[in-house]
Amino acid sequence: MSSVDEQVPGRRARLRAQTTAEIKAIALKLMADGGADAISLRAIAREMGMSGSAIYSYFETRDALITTLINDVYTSLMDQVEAARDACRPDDAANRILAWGQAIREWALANPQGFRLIYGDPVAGYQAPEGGPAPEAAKRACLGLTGLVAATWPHSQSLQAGGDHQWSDFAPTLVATVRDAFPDLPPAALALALRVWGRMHGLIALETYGHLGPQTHEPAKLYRAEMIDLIRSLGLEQPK
Amino acid sequence: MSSVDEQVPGRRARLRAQTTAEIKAIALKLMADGGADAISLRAIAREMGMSGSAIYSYFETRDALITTLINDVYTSLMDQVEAARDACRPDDAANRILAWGQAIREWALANPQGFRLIYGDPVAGYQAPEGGPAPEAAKRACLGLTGLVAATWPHSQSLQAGGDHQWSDFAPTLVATVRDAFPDLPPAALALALRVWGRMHGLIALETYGHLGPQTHEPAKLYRAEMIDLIRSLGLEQPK
DNA sequence: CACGGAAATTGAACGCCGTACAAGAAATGG
DNA sequence: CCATTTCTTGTACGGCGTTCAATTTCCGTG
Repeated sequence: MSSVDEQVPGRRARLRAQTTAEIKAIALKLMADGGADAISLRAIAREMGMSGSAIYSYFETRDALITTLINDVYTSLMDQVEAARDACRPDDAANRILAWGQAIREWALANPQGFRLIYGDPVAGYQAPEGGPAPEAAKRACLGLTGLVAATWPHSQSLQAGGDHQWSDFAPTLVATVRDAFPDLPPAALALALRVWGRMHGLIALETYGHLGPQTHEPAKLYRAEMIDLIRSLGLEQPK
Repeated sequence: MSSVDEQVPGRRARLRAQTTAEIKAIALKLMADGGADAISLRAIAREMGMSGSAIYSYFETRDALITTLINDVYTSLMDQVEAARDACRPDDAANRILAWGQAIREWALANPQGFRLIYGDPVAGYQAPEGGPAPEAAKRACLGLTGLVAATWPHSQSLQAGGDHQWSDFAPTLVATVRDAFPDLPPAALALALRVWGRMHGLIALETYGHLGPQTHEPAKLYRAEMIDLIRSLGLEQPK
């Protein structure tokens, strides 16, 4: 109650960080049941027992909160996906790809609203801030996939019907990162990585948004078949 | 100004249909710039010069209007896609698939908000009515793709790493429609059709929602490469 | 310990929204 | 011409994001 305590990092700042965390936690809870549109500053404040306008000390606007959430959620997704990949031996390219793909789907099924938050329409007229945090996580996803593809290169190149891709086709910062991590990889590999991304995204998005349910009862089987085919199209032996 | 006029179909009903059409037209305009969330019944009424509550004579609720719009837009998309497909000779399976895929992407780029309306989160807590009209259009999409795949069958079967799909894996009505149109097609072909759907959907969804833009400047090239590879994975000669 | 100022919080207000409902206007059919 | 159906309006409620002046709470310092 007195003395100096460990006020080193500032007691006020700590309380502030705690409140910020609570706001985000409640926002995520509201989103989990009710979707991103259910994230209302007033509802959060009500749940926390504070006044509606108090939130504005912590987030300048609702979109700022959404932006932060997107960053957090996207980061947690990537953490999980990378962990799944790293649970496979580094030289087991096929299973690393399969693990990556399955991890995304499992995460999406467990956090459908989170998936929609990241990859869908976050909310009414929401505009992602230029060069903001979300692109950073997306780049991480893209780079991770590039790594998976790089492990199959140039073996997979011959199997692909590639266009004539140039480095200038891609964002400079992404190119820099990729060339730094994989110096000898040609631009076609980056294009292939993006296509792999799209291939994983397609069925998951359809399923998450409820377009697959009315057609099939076995989306898992379908997705697995797609992943197996994807792996084979990269010239790898069948996993498992 | 007088006489009996052609009141055969009911003058009242005609006016009503006209007003309904105007509401939908304005709703689409609001959606085109501002997204689905910009569709507000009050704004529509304002634009039409009528009172806010008047709309409720034409649509019981906002979600009812959205549902109708989804149906209309989805139908127009399918019309366009099927037209693009039918512009190719029936025996030119490769170009029919390519045309189908390109038509979806071009439509999505021309009507991004329409794409989001169909395949994304339509709006705050919107719940698609069970067995409603949207599933019908989705079934049409799925059936169209099945036809494209059927044209490559059983040639494409041997190239696929298929799971062991049963008819019972799919929705009964879809199965009935498919077996009626293609009596000798096995369930694996239907699974392949859904996978093709997902493969087309993936890159388009990423691009439409702005996740591809930060990575590449050439999404068209990327998508085309994916379609070419998809066609080759079905065992067809390269188109064009 | 007291006090001045900064940080955090409040409450009221504005203009949106979807929706409901009773009252009024308009058009129809007998 | 009138009765009935159909359509439209005005008003109201609660919820939303956001702003702003007023207020409370807390901290470092004299």
